[in-house]
Amino acid sequence: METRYNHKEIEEKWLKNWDEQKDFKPAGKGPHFSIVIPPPNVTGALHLGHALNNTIQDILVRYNRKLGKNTLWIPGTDHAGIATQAVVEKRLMQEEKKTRHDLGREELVKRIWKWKDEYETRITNQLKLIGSSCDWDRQRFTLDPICAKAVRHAFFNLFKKGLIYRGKRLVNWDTHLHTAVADDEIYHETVKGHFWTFKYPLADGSGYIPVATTRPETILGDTAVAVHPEDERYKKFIGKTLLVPFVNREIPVIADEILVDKEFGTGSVKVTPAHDPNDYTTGLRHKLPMINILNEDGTLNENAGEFKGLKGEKARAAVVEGLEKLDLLIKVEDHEMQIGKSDRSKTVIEPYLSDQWFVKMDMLAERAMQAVESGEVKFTPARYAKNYLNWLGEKRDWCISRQLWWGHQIPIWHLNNEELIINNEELKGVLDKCFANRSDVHYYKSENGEWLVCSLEEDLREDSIEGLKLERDPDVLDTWFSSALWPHSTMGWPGKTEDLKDFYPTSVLVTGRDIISLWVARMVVFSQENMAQIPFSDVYINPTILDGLGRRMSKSHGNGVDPLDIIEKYGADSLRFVMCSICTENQDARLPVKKEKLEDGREINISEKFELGRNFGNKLWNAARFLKPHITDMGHEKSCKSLNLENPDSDNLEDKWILSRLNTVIKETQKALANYRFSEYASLVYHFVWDDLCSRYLEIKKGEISKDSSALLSHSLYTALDLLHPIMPFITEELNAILFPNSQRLILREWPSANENLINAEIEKQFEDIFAIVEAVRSVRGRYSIAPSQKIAAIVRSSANLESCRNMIKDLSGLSEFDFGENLSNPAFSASAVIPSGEVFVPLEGILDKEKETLRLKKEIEKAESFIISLNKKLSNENFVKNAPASVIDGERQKLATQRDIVEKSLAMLKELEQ
RNA sequence: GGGCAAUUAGCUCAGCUGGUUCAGAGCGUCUGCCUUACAAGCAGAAUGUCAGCGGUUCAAAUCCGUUAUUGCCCACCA
Repeated sequence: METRYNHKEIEEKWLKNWDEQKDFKPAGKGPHFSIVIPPPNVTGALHLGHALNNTIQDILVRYNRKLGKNTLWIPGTDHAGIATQAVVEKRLMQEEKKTRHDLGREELVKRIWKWKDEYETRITNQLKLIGSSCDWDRQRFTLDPICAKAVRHAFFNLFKKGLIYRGKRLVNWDTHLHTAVADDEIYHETVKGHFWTFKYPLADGSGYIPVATTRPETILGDTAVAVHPEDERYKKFIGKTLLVPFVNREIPVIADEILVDKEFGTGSVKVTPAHDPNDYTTGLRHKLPMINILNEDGTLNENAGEFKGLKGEKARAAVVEGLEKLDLLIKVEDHEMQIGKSDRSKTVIEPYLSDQWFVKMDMLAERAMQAVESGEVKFTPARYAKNYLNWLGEKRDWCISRQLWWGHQIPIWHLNNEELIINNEELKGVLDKCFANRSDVHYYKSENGEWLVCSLEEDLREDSIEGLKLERDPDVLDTWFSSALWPHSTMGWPGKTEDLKDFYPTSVLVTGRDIISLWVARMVVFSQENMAQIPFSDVYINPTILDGLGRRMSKSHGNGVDPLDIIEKYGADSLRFVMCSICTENQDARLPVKKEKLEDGREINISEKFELGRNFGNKLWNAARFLKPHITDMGHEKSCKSLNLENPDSDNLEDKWILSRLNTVIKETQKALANYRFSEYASLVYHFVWDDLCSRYLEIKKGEISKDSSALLSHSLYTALDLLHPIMPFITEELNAILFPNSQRLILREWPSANENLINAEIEKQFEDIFAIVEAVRSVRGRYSIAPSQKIAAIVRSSANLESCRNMIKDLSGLSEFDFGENLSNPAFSASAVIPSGEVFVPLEGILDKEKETLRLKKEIEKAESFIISLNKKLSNENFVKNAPASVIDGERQKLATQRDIVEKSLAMLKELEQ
């Protein structure tokens, strides 16, 4: 074995081995444990945030596989509708100076599939190299035929139930991508704008109402001006008629106390129902006409009269200029305001009236809320349940249509009846006749009188109805629609598949907090609707990874770090170990990153943080390297028998101690994992291996390794490899193969169980007390800079019989002589220390620095005395003695006695020194 | 505006059921070591008004209130 652990070949070797042996396939005899991956978007490659998310999932999967459960992890990717189309369109523009319209729908979609193939391959490769033990044969894509079938079924069922409807609504319109986008696909930017106040002339020419606006161009779409009913200034105008400048439309002055705040601006509001959310609801309240003044690309349309064709800032400037010319402008003020921009195209979002598809959420949301309120679905950390409930509580209908080309096309066909071939009223009869025997077709008349036909079949043909043309709705579904079905669509729903029977519902969902509402909530909704059960019982929300500046690591920020960079430099196990350590209850984890140039000229991202994992792996590697010649691989069973673990006959304190430590760690590890306390899990194993096993037990035994101690050492390491395998699968599997070649591979080997009989707090304390002697001597050594190679003598005054620990103390402290006894007198010129079991003296004639020792002792005394004061204060407090539990009081008394002992003995030492 | 967090060593962060096993870890710093597994290591050491203020309690880093600063989510003002 080499002195350093070299990850590259070993990772490759085990990836191949596990794959060949089909270890990632479910094969356990126990109950099922299943996870579906949060499918990464195919917009780009994975970053460290994904590495964290998938490391946690893999830890859970590997742990449960070792517990013997029938374990399945389904991988896959998401088509990420608008995001992917935007990325591909952007590249198309950069590289070929073409828009999607130059290509056409079919060709663009073809290009996006190519992009998808490329990135899906990259993502899959990244996941594999991290060590993700997914069943790769079950890999899904949200747009593949299996998922598409689920989408059509889900849509059809909801349509049939009347839970999906079509209507003209005000939506967020992306004028660049020509599509509706969801509220959560918008970000807000604060910009410096203006606040224009102008005169709204009365139709009879008798005056005007002053009105203020930040968007003067929308005047062209005004259909009313609203004032507060109680506003003395404007009361008299209510019911009068105004004239819209430029277009000379007559509009009413209305009273509306919801829209108007008397105190704000001029106290009067122009109402543009087709281009502002508040005005829209006002328009509905007052049954105002809604005039759309925009084209899909954001330019003003024919309703804008002379301004037709202008867009954005230009349109605004032209309208302002026009107002000025008409002498209607009163004043212009600077005004800071928030504008919505599209996440994907970075262009200004326009509120826009258009026909869209919606899911009615009230009943569905209510049911999904109950699942969490009742505890059926449990969040960890628990606080995130609030996030989920708050959002669902709004019960807003979900706009599921997008005017894109990349996605699941809505399974709806419109009847083209423009030429009124048939009287609209007679259409129902025609449809009934045509689809009478079709349970896979459903239709209804929408609120605007149009007949909509929904089909489960993929290819409802254009000529299905004689004499009438069917046209498929060009819209696609919001990407979250297919994501919402992910847990059951991946398993083959609506089929009644074996997978659904064996693995549904899934065990836990591991995801980030940013998509609790977008995704987690909707999965619960759709699982309840389609499967009549919850999709998972546990939701673990992993922390968000931030860069060194505290910004969220993400593809769109461009600050994402490729996990393969980290793997290249530190190894996959190091990456995983640090990811696991990072997962505390906190919501963020900061990860300072820097660039490094490799020998081959490539520049990669690294972070010192990962040295923790690399160093730990190396430590483990070297411990194994040292033990290798001493280990006789008799197999775990025999090894345990030879140790007689049920009733160890060894009298050695350190042997009992390491067994107690080992079993404590097994127990606590199990507990940490059951509670999703990943950081604690990593820390437990780390400190057991490094501190207990290497720094102490191994150091004690290394002088002479007997048959017994080698069995115990190998047993400890053997078990530690099991405990560590879910976090660091590669190095542990390799070491297991090197040290225990006759043993089963770790990936499938049974998880160790704790033997409570071997856990002994008393032994652990005894060991610590004795180890304090070693530490006291080492401390003296450090204080006087005595090299480890220079042997010294030490004397311990203690009533304890230290005979059995003589060698251990001598070896670990580098002693040439060691005496102990109850009545030993302390040697002259010695450095000394008080320990729980007595006093330690190190004779240092010639080099003892009295001042140094005095100072140290005084400091020690000072510390103990201040402690004594606080203990006395506490113990003399009547209320404390009366109220505190007896065990706490006893503990405090014990502490007081110990501290007094320290002071007493230290004072004696001080006196001795001064002589 | 509503909600959720964070503030602990120079840095990154633990600290769950309140009690000196609780004031910690890793990195960094200082001292001494190539001690026959590991210098990616070993041994020793230094470093803190637990953000401020108030409260509850016999007892507060921990519970409550409040202020400040920071971050995130949701909703948004013509």
